[in-house]
Amino acid sequence: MTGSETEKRPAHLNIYDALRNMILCGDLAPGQPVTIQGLAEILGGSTTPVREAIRRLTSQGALHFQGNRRVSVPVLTLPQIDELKFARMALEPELARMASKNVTPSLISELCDIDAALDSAIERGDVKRYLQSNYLFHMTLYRAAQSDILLPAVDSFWLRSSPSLRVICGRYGTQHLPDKHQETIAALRATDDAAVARAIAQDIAQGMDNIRAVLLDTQGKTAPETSKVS
Amino acid sequence: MTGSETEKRPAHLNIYDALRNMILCGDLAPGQPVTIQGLAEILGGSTTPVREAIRRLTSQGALHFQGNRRVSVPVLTLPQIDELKFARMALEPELARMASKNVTPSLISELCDIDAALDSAIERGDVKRYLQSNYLFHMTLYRAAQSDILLPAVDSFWLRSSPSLRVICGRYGTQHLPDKHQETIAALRATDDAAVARAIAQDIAQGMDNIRAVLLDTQGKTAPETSKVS
DNA sequence: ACCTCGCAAATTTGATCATATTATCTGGAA
DNA sequence: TTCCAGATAATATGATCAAATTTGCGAGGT
Repeated sequence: MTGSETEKRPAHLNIYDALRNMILCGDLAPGQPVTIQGLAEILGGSTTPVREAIRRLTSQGALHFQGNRRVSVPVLTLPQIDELKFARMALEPELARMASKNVTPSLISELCDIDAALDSAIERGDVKRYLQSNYLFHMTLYRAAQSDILLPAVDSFWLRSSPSLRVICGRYGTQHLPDKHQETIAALRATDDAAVARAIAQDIAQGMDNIRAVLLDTQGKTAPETSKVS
Repeated sequence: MTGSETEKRPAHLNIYDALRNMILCGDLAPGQPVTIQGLAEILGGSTTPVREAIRRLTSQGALHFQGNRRVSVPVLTLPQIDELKFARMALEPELARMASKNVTPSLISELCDIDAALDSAIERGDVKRYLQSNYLFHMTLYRAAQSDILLPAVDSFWLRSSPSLRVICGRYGTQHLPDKHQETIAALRATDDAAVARAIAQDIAQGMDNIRAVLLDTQGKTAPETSKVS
């Protein structure tokens, strides 16, 4: 039931998912230009579906439409980081609280598995897998809230933060990446809504403060490498 | 310089703006199907730019992609209204607070003009102009916050609420539509951040509670009329 | 005799592609 | 430095294919 029928869906959806994953995994560096024809070459297919995928991501803030007709991966500024922290702190704990109302044993065990994979990725220094697992942990929890409004908004915030997160992990390694996942799971087991929300809030604060500190540190250094996508 | 050069921009941007305005003005009823070819006919041009505009709006929640490949204007449920209220209450007052830091006399006079137009629209029972002015009032204020993160998120919430708002105004008229715009302007004049945020919060609460009450009232009645777009 | 249900043809609509057009960027020469 | 030409990539269109809905017809039941 959870399989990935990749062949019976419109191409623009598959391309959207692929591009999305690339962004979430940090495969695209901040500032890197994204070309329609380049992606069409890589992912196979014509320009029209790629166009649609890029428009969607652009509307979500995952890509930036420069005044001319170029598209690139956005580079976060310090005020934007602060806004992201505020917005995430405002919405995600509530989403977690709503989710904890619908918690099931299978959800908890799923979260445990994801967190185990996350810790393993940290041990191995596998940044990509770490980012994937971290995203998956939060989204698996939030999905249980069955929210059609808050979840897309929060998703947009994650898409915006991911490229910068990747840069930071790549620069400083995965050693100093504490999280509040165990606290979250414990609170879920105790069916303590408020505690779940608190744990998530702390997790967010920790992560965003981390980004902020590193951005402050690296500000004014050399421009980020704009490795070609092709 | 501030004119509307409608001819020197890509077509998909113009179509996006047009569709967006139709949604914000309530020209599209909740549940109404939106066809690519139909829009291409109406707005002139080919299907590809329309496609892109629809993808963008879909990602913002302004349109709903049904499992098949049809797109329609979303119908809000009660839990979704509650989520929208929560999300707006969480973000918009902060946006207003940030904006009030950058307030200028010309901004205040602009807001006064908009509010005058709004009151005039209420008097005349001009629902469309009322919706436009109300949106413009909030967005003109929020834009002063110079926020790239919060503003798009909030914009998405407005796009989601507008179709339902229109239905309610159309059903119950524009008489009983109180707002806190005067209080907001007064607080801006006094450069009282907290008061601005409070006024906006009250404005939102009032509006969303209104929608909620009407939705509760009309629930279970006949399905909303799906008037043709052409 | 009339109504309802279901299946199949027909029409509408969406998806993808190849291509022509246009705008932007790049390099070099005046 | 400024300007012009070539290159590169985005935009937009129409055609073609595929999928879904709607329409219409006939059989079976009331």
